[in-house]
Amino acid sequence: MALKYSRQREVIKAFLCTRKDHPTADVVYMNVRQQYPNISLGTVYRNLTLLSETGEITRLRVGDGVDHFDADTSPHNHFICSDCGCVIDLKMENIDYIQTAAKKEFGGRIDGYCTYFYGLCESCCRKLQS
Amino acid sequence: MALKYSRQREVIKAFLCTRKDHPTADVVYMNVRQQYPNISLGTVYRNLTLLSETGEITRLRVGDGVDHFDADTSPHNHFICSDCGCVIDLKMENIDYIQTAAKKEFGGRIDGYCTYFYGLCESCCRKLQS
DNA sequence: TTCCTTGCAAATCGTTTGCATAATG
DNA sequence: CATTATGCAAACGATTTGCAAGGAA
Repeated sequence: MALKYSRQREVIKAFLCTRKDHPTADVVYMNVRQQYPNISLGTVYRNLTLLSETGEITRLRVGDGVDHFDADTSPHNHFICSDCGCVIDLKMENIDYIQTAAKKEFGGRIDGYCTYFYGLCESCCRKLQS
Repeated sequence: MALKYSRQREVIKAFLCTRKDHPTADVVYMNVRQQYPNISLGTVYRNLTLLSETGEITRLRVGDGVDHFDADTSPHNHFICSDCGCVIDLKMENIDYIQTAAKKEFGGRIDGYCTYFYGLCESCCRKLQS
């Protein structure tokens, strides 16, 4: 299963790199179709899966029933707005210590963790006040 | 929308209380059907949703694409085995401090968080060694 | 030429919903 | 009686897959 070049994959990756809002497969599809009118949704899914398997992008399952994709593969945490559903990168101190904490009384092997914070994003907060 | 008694709901809740492995809706359905042969999957879903809305149970979206349900509503963290997919309660110190950490540089409002640890559970670890 | 990738459509999976009927308060 | 809950089946949305044709190595 050696990877072969594909223009579609390149365009998908390139598009994802321009975004920091963790788009869904469908959003990727809608946008990529502007430059590549007859790309199919299946191809988008196949490539997003492929790219996340090779580690070039990250698949985020934030719990809203739709997968989100992130071209920023550096370790960081996410925030999901309970109101508008947006997914935001969280700038915060490193919390890897929680993994050490989890290991203490656990019999198996812990390889990683993922944390999602939720609440109201800045703009939904403002909307609520007015 | 006042809640009315329903035997089905009672049986579903009772079953969930006997389990500590966070079954999916389908597993609940399969089991409850033993005592209640003509209950429908739709009813199971409706009641699981209802129970989680009233806070009697918790719906867990662990990222495997299927919802899991937990009758233990006390705050605790979960571990998901990357191999067998089992969902286990994690006994560990309180890590609520990460929420404080997240708030520091965030402009919106953070109401909560959820953390999933992943790796290999104890029995999958053993399988790997042999 | 080999075999990976595509577009398309159909299939799958988990979950929700509409509807007529049954049960609860 | 008013209203909520049920069983059933159909509908749904997100994602995957089979297949024949196209493109890369």
